[in-house]
Amino acid sequence: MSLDYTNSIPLHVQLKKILEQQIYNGYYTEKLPSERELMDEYYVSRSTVRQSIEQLVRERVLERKPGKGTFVAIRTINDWLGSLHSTSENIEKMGMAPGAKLVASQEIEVFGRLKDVTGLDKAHHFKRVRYADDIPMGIERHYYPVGLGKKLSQYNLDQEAFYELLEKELKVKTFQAEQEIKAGAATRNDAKLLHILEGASIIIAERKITDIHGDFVEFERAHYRADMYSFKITLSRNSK
Amino acid sequence: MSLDYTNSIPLHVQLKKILEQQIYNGYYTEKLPSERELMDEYYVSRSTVRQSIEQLVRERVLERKPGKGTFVAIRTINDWLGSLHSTSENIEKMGMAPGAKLVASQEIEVFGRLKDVTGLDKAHHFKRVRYADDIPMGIERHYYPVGLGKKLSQYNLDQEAFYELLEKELKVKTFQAEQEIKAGAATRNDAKLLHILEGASIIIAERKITDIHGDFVEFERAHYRADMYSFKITLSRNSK
DNA sequence: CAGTGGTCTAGACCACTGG
DNA sequence: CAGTGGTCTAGACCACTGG
Repeated sequence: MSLDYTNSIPLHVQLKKILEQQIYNGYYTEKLPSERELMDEYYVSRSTVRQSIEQLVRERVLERKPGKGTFVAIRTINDWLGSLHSTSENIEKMGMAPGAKLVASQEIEVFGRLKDVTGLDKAHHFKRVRYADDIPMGIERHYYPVGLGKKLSQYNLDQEAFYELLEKELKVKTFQAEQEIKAGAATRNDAKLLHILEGASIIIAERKITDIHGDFVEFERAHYRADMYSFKITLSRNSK
Repeated sequence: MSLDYTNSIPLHVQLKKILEQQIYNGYYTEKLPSERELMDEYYVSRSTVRQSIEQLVRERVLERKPGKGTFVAIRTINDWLGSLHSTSENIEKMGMAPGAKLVASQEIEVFGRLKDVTGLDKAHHFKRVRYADDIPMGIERHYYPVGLGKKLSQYNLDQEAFYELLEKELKVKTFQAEQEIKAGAATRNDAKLLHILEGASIIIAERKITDIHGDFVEFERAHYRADMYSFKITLSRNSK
């Protein structure tokens, strides 16, 4: 691919798109050519190359390491969830020790709202109870496409590492998450697992994650004890 | 102020800090000198000036208008709350018409947790019921320092414009917001205002806003009917 | 030591703005 | 028309990396 010098689209924008494509297509997976090599490859000046790369650094697609080179950025889900904290982090902030226990892992038929949201007929379902200092404070249900679920089920899931597994072990490139937070009342089953009364207030979080192609990766539905759990979000004017 | 050429801190970083200070000190309130004027003023090249300005544009402190100049950015709170939607927006997304009604506006003594969070002894308290298609779906309580509250109380508050008032009319420069979302049960008073049963599930949102100096601006506590309201957050890898 | 990204200069041409 | 930010070039020196 080369640049179109007659086009009114600035060269650095064209080059940025080419590099972005090559990264998402997997052509560059780690180190990029140096700025001087890219100058020769695309017949542009170093500042134009730098403009393209700067944009991608700002979007956290690339990372620059002075003296070493320019690299594809490694980012975890929790990292770009950014202002929203993970379950483990929330529990740790309360001064308690986070824990998890897998109570179900099976293939299921999907119907109703879950089918609408995921677009799946079958899914692999994981159900985990989350603990804070050994007190049960939430139930997290994860739904994955069958193939992905099968792979995940080979790991030890009595830990807090779902997202890390997806990113690091299974190389799923996640892209976007939509999260909804609402309140509700505990079902009989919730009540039993969480040691609370049926009908007690719970806080419900639903999250849908799609990969860079917009394909479904995960749907999660979590029920937390309202007296033990809340979501904290910090929003700041400096996006830095 | 001028730049220190012997200092190891890059010139564009020094210049960025100077400009940032002048903006926050109110020296520049609207239009900045042109890039060519800044070159002459600080004895640097145009690319160095542009590097400084680019950084401030990225942090949303400045805005560039091609052909016109560089300006101090005007930003509303809802704007930088970004991924979190406002009450009105949430109601509109449900396909309903948002409304509000002021039911209390008074100076109060502050104690307990509210005193801890705000650091105030006295506060001005506003209480509004929020509607969706004339159905009451939430109670929002706002607490301000007495002086600010007095100013706000002179406006017509039977509308959705609290943040806009703060920013546009009262020139409060907000900076950071911390938000907590949890669940609870309706008190008798909640139940009466929201037309629900005492003890029914509600979702509770608390938000503390501070200005650019870290000084307290507002504390808000809102109770929403769990069957009618939820928080939606979209998180994306591209921060753009 | 060669190679890397970071910084900085001087200069040029462009499209757009608004009197 | 002069003035603005946007784009682009060519070239230079720097500190840091790692063989």
